[in-house]
Amino acid sequence: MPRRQAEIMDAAARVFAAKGFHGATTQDIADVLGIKQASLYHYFASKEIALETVCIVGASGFYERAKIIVDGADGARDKLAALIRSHHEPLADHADYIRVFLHQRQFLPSTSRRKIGRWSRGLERLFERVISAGIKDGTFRAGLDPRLATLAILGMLNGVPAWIDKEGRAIDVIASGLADLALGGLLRR
Amino acid sequence: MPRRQAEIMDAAARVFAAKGFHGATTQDIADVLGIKQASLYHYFASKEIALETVCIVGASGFYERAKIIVDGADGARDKLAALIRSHHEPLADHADYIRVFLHQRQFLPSTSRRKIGRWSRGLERLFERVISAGIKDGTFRAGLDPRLATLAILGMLNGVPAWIDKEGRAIDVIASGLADLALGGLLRR
DNA sequence: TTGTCTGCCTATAGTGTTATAGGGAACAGC
DNA sequence: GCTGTTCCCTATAACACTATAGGCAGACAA
Repeated sequence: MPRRQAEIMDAAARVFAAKGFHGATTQDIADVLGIKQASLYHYFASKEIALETVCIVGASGFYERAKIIVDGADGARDKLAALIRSHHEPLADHADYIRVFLHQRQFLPSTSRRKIGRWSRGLERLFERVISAGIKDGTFRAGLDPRLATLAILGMLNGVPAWIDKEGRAIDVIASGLADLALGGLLRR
Repeated sequence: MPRRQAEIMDAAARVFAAKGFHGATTQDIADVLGIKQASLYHYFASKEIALETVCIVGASGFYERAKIIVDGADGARDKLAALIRSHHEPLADHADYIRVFLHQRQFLPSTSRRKIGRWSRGLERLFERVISAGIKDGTFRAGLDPRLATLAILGMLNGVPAWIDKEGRAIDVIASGLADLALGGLLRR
């Protein structure tokens, strides 16, 4: 992606994250960049396509990183901890893209929405697989519902972008803390 | 609230939840009810005020129920489990109101947004207080970050409305499962 | 010098959306 | 039979937003 176009997309991501896709106007995006509204259309064909571009950037990488972890040689405990940690990595440099992906992708046209939805479900399956394996080999508690545990953990993780900027904690402190909580829970052992 | 107005608000909540505040039009709401767009303005003065009404309904009750639990005589473990369970109660009868509260309240005018924001922060403090007390009395692990644990648990809980309709699990099964996960984690003891 | 590309501009058509104004019909209570 | 209330209607003003058309200036290459 050409440098200038990346700047345009940064502005779009920022505005979409702050105001939502429908609440954001192309004028808002242009204002961030200091250019005229119509000038944006040299960089994207429509507002909807801008959203698609932002969402794809926001979603990309999660599945690939997770796949490498799951295919590795670690045990279920280390794999799950690594999955949770790696889920935080993209927050460092493009948090807005991820926020847009999480909450605005529902407004994509159905074709691209479905494509991106497949990545999400793929990621869920990776978590679920690790948890199921951990139950089977005795690392995790018997009687757990792997699907429910997956949704619980991903819910916890996907909530992070909403508060990370307000709480004064470094990303890797949060990542480690959440991995520890998911594995060990609150109760004293 | 008069019966008919409650029906209007149900429709508004449904449409706001499905399309977002800015993505929803007053025409969409009227279509759900089978009346004309302009007729809605007998029931609310503006779309923004309709959002405020829906958000207040969606937010109400959480803090009050939590306060009763926290003020009770149980130990930290039972209090936290009860907090998590009680967080699911309103999902049974007005899930759409809660979805709107969770994701659309950011579009409220600042006065009402701040009022509703105070309820949220109040709820967070109740969770945090229980967790801190539990650490102090040895129920929960030493070294936990109570604030981080609160945000993790609330993130997990606030993710539920997004998937509850798609996964075929009863609400109280979910509520118990999540309380168990938060307390015990995944690892075998 | 001519052509091409990038980056931006002005102007505006076309459309969708909110909200207001001013009714009308049915029904209840007196 | 009069009055008020509830529920809904038509019509439209006023405005905001997306996207297109067509152009201009500077950089750079042939």
